[in-house]
Amino acid sequence: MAAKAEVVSWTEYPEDFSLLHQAQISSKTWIASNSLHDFSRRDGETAGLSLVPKLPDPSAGITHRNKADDGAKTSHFGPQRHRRVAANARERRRMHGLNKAFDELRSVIPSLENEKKLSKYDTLQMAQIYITELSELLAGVVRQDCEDTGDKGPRRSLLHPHHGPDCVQTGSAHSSDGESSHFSDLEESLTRTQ
DNA sequence: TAGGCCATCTGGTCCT
DNA sequence: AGGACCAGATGGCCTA
Repeated sequence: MAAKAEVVSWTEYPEDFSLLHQAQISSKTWIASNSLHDFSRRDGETAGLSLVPKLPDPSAGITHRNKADDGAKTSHFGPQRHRRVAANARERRRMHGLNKAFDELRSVIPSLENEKKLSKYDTLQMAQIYITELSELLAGVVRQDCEDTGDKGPRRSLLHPHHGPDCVQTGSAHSSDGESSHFSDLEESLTRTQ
């Protein structure tokens, strides 16, 4: 199951527990209010990670409401609302897992000094370029090794495990003398995206 | 100030 | 039935 990669303890996301707990113990004030909007991530950050949902302030006028608030107000009550809140927490956890994966991917992609964080789209693009460059580089090394040893025996390819042996494979059209330009191309691509 | 990027909520759909 | 996944909507933050 994919969920295995996203297993996160409750202690890592205490807000999940707070939400559910709050929904259970004070569903009237929690569910019937528009506090979901108040309990946004940024509120948590700016308020010093105070993860206790704000109580509705009757004196405060409604300056803006989003669709989610409207939905929360009109679509679900009681147990339904409880399930929605739990689903929101799971979705938040899932997205955090996804973002963590993006961070790990960024950490293995070469980047320029003083470069700002790659966007998600750019991260995927750079990863694709980087993998291609590494594959072609490795293909060149393998070919060179085969030429040096004269080895033509069958060997399982590290680059393409389901393909034939490396040494009889023609591989990509790139020659090893172009390898140094691969990474400059990557760097150029990185620059272009900024 | 507009545009890009992001986090979050939400409802629908698929899967176990 | 419940969880995972997805896409749309919304609003906040940041930068040119």
